[in-house]
Amino acid sequence: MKEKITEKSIRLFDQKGFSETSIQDIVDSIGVTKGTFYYYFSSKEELLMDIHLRYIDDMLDNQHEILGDDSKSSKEKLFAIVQMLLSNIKTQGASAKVFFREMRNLSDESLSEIIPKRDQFRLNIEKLIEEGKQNGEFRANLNSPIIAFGILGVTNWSYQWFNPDGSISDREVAEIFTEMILKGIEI
Amino acid sequence: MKEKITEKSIRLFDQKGFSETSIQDIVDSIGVTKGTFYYYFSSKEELLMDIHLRYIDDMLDNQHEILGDDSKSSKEKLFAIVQMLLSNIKTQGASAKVFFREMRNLSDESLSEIIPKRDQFRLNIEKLIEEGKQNGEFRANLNSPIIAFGILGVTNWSYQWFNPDGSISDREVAEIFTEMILKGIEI
Amino acid sequence: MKEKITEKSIRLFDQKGFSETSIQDIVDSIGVTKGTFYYYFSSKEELLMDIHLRYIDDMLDNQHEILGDDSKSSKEKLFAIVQMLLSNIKTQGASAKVFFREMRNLSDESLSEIIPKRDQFRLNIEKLIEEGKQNGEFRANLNSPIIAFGILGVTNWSYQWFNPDGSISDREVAEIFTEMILKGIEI
Amino acid sequence: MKEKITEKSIRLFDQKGFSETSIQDIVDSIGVTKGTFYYYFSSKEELLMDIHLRYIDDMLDNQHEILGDDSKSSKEKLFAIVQMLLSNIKTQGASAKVFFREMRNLSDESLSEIIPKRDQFRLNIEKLIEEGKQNGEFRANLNSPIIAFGILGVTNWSYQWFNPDGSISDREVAEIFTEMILKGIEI
DNA sequence: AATGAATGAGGTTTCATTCAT
DNA sequence: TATGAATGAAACCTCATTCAT
Repeated sequence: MKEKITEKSIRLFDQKGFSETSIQDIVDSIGVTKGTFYYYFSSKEELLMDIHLRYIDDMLDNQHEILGDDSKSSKEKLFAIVQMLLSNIKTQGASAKVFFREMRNLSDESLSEIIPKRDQFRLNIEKLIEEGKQNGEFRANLNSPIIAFGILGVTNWSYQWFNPDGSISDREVAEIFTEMILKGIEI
Repeated sequence: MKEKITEKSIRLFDQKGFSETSIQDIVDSIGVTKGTFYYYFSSKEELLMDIHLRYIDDMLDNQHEILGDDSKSSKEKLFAIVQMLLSNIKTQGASAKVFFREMRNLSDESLSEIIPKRDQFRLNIEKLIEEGKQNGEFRANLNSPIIAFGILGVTNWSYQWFNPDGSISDREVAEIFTEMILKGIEI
Repeated sequence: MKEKITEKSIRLFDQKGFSETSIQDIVDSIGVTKGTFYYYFSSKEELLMDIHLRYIDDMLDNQHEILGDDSKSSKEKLFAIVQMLLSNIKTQGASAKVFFREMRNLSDESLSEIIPKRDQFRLNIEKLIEEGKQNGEFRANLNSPIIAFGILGVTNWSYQWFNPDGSISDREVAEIFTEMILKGIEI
Repeated sequence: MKEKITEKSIRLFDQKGFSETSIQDIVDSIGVTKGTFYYYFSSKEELLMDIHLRYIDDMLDNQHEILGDDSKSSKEKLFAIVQMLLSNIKTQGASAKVFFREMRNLSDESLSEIIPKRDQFRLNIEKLIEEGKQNGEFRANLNSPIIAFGILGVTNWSYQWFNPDGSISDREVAEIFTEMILKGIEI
C-alpha cells in the first residue's frame, strides 16, 4: 500500500505539481481514504522526502557503478552516465521531474540531507572530467566545474522534452549528446 | 502599481512557488490590500500569464534581433544567443524560473498562446543550426532538433545554478559553453 | 463582530469546553462563516488568549481599586474583594471558568504573560493579610501564603456551584464567607 | 494491563486534558497498540467513567470511615476530612483534577451516576456541620449548605496549587486550614 | 484607486473506532 | 490477548475571490 501510494503520488506530482495535488487526489486515485494515507506517512512532506531520497540514492548508485568500472575510459564513463540518465527517463522520469521541481517544498531538515547528495552527483562528474584531463582524453584547459554544469544541463533538460515512446530512442539521443559533448558541432 | 505588483510577484513566485505564494503575501510585500490586487488583475492566473508573456516576448525579441544581424556568422549568432541567455539571468532569472516551473498553472487558453512562442524560440535555434550546416560552419550530419534541445539544456539549466554575483561572469560562462558546444571537450 | 465572536465563544467554551467547541460551532452560533472567524483571529488560541487577558486584567483592575481605597480597613478590603468576586459571577462567571479550566490550552508564550498576572492577584491578597497582621486586625501567627490560597479557594470554588439567579444573593454569600473567614465556625 | 492503561491515562488526562489526549498517546505511553485499548475498554468515555467512579467511590469510603468514628468530635471529624483530602493529593491528585475538570466529557448516563455521589460527599459535610451545631461545637446560626461549599472550596482548590513534594507538608496545610475554618483569621 | 469585511470551497491533519487475523 | 490496516467524520486553517463603500 505504501508503495502504491508512493507510485501514484509520483505520477500526480509530476502531472499537476506537489502543491496542486491534494491528499484527496492521491487517495482517490487508488481507492482508499485519507486515513490510510496518514497511516503510512506522517505528512505530505514525508512522502515528498521519500520520493526524493529514493530517486537520488538510486541515481548515485547507478553513477557509482559506472564510475567504478575500471575497464572503461573516461569517455566511455561519460557516455555511460549520459546513457543511464536518458534511459532512466522512461521509468524514473516522473521522479526526476519531481526531484528537480519540488525540492522547494522540503523542510530545511530534509533539504540538509538531499542537497549534499545532489551536489555529490555533480561533483562526481566534475571529478570524471578532471580524470579525463589528466589521462589525456579531455582538453587540459577545460573549466571542469562549469563543464560539469553544462553536461548536466544537456541531460537533465531532456527530462522536460524527451518522450521515451517517441520515434527516437534514448540510446540514439545519448549518442547524439555524447558526440556533441565530446566533439562539438563545428566542422 | 501594476508594475510593482508584477515585479514583487515574480520575486515571490521564484522564491516560494506560484501556489505557495498567496495574494496576501503579494500585497503584504508592497503594503497594500487585496482589493488593490483585484483592481489591477482579474485573477491570480492573469498575473501569471502576464509574467509569462512578458518573459517569452522579451526573449523572442532578443533572439530576433540576433538572428536578423546579417553581419554575424552562424557561430557568432549562436554565441550571441548563449551570451544573451546567460547575461539575462541577472535581471530576468526570476522570470525565467517562473516561466519554466509554473507553466503548469496557466489555463488551457493561456497555454495555447504561450506554448507556440516557447516552441518558436527553440525552432529558431534549430533553424540556425540548419543554416550553419548549409553554409559549412557546422557538421552536416547533425540532428538539428536534438542538438537544439541540447543547447537549450546547457543554457536553461544555468538558471538553476548560475550566480550572477559570483566569481565567474556571465560572459566567461557563455564563452566556456559556446566553446564546449562548438568544439566539444575531447582533445 | 469581533466582540460578538468573543462573547459567544466564552459561553460555548464555558458550556462545552475549549477543545470540545469547534470554530464551526462558534460561527454557526452567530450565523457567519469560518472565514469571518479567521478574519478577526489568527487562530483559536489567539481567541482564548484574548478571553484570558480580558478577564485577568479586569479582575486586577477591580482588585486594585479596592486595595487602593484608604478609607477601608483590612477587613473591609477583604470583604470587598470577596463580594466583588461573588458578584462578578453573574457577568463574568463564564469567563472565570474558562480562565481557570482552559489555561492549559494556551501556548507557552501566552502563558508567560498570563501566569504572572494570575499570581499577582493572589500575592495582592497575601499582602493584604500581612497588612492586617501588622495593623492588629488579623492574628499575628497566620501563614499568609497558605491563608491566601484558602481564601481564593472559597471564592473561586463558588464559580462552580453558585447560581446568581438562585434564592440566595451574591451579597448574602459574600457575607457568610467573610464571616467564616474572619470568625471561623466554632462557637 | 487494564490497570496500567488506567493509571497512565490519569497522568495524561491530568497533564494534557481528556480531549487533548488521544488513544494513541495512551497506548504509546505504555508500548501497546490501539487494538489493546479497545480490548479492555469499549470507548474512551468508558475509561473516563472508570476513573471517575474509582475516585469518587474511594473518597466516599474514606469519608464514611471518618464520619462513622464515634470517638471523634465534630471538629475532629472535620479536621480528619480536611487532612484526608490534603494527604490524598500526593496519590490521588491527578485523579481529583480529572474528576473536577473532565466531568463534562461524560455521557448523560454516566453523569446520572456520578453527580449524586459527588453531591453526597458535600451533603455529608453539610450534615457534619449540622451535627456540630446541635452538639454545641459550631455556632448555631451557620448556613450549613453555604459553609459546606466554603469548606470544599478551601480543600478542593488546594489540588490546583499544593505541591506534595514542596517545603510545607500536607499535615501542616491541613492544620492551617482547619484552624482558619474553625477560628477564622481575625484577632 | 483602494479598502475591509465576508465568503465558501478546499487544504492538511487528527482521531475514535472497527475488524480480520 | 493483542495487532495492524483501514475508515470516515470532523478538526483547524488557508485562500482566491467578491463587493459595498
